[in-house]
Amino acid sequence: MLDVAYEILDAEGVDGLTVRGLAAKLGVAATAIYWHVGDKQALLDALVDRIIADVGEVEVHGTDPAERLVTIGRSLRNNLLAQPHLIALVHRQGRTPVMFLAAQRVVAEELESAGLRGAEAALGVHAFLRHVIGSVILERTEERAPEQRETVEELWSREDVPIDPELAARLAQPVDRDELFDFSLRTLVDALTGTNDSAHE
Amino acid sequence: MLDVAYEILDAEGVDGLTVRGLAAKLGVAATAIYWHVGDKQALLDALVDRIIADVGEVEVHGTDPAERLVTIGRSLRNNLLAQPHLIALVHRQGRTPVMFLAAQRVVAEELESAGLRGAEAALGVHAFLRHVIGSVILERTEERAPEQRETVEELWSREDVPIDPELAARLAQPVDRDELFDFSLRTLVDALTGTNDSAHE
DNA sequence: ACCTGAACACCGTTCAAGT
DNA sequence: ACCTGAACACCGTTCAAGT
Repeated sequence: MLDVAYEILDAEGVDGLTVRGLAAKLGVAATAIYWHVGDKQALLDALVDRIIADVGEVEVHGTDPAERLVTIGRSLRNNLLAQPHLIALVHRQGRTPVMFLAAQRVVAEELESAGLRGAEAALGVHAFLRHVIGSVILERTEERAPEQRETVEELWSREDVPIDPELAARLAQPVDRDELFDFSLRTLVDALTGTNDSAHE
Repeated sequence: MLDVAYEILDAEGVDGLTVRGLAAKLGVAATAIYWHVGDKQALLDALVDRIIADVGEVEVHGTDPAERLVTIGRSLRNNLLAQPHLIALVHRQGRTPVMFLAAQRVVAEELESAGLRGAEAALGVHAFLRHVIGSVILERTEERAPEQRETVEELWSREDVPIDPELAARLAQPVDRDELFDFSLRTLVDALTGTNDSAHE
């Protein structure tokens, strides 16, 4: 039954998953759901638990800690982007922070082998995860948003823009999301681990 | 009429704002709404436009670009945190990215006076805003989430934790959100602007 | 031009009643 | 123990009809 709910959610999104629809697909009266799982709230909670277990696994590659952290970030991002409807539900349920937990440990290990300790390391762990997950959630909303291109272009093509024309031109265009994610992840990781090569062009 | 909708939203949250409820508060039939604004979708869009205008204003203080960027980030965060229901709606409507626009210009100026140009500056602008807004959105969900303290503590108090006990202890506790925001913002800004003093303890 | 009432197709949920 | 049907209180939305 949770399987069927999972299917509907993945295919039709959060709003497409209704108690009545689920019951229909199960060939059962709507009220039968209540006997098994309780509330719709309870249903969603059970689903979220399952999703978080699926999405928590991360891959780690590379030799030095900075490189390994970058691959962790990319892996997390890929997991999250792969199932947009699922993470939308997790976020709607206010359980996004729990998605951190699975990855916290592995991030902590890497920051430690980069030499961080105690309070600084703890802040680093949270900063890393918050940046990754926050970025991905924003990416997701960007994808499903009505592209407001006109507004942006208008903003940057006015005469009185006080900045470098090349910068203005670039800001008037859509950003390459992969490139941006890599850039900001790298910047943050380098800063956290103290790696100070600027050789990532 | 938008004023009343705004009030309801701010007081009761996204789910509390219904066409029928709004009509009742206006002393009018529910169907009258449709003549004036159209869909509920249209109603929400109009509300979002208004919210974005309110929240877009940022304050800038400080002398060097890094310091000024930090104050911009804090100011944005305060705006967003001040009206949780409103930003929840903006995010639900998929318009979160539009909240960037107002601040983009001022961030661009600061990065430019920090010496960044062209592609690097553009990436910097996006990285900065994505970090700030993503972080705040996650903070918000954390606040309204069911505190899963047990799970976290259990995770870090197990025997086989391979990391520094002090770090483990800190991760087992809730993080100070103000401190975390400042830390990560500062880290990112310093990295972006090339400021390399580690004198922010 | 502006508003109403009735009506429709949906929700989630409860509860007595059936097997 | 498991499921059904009827019923309730809600939604958003349409449309003919009123002034």
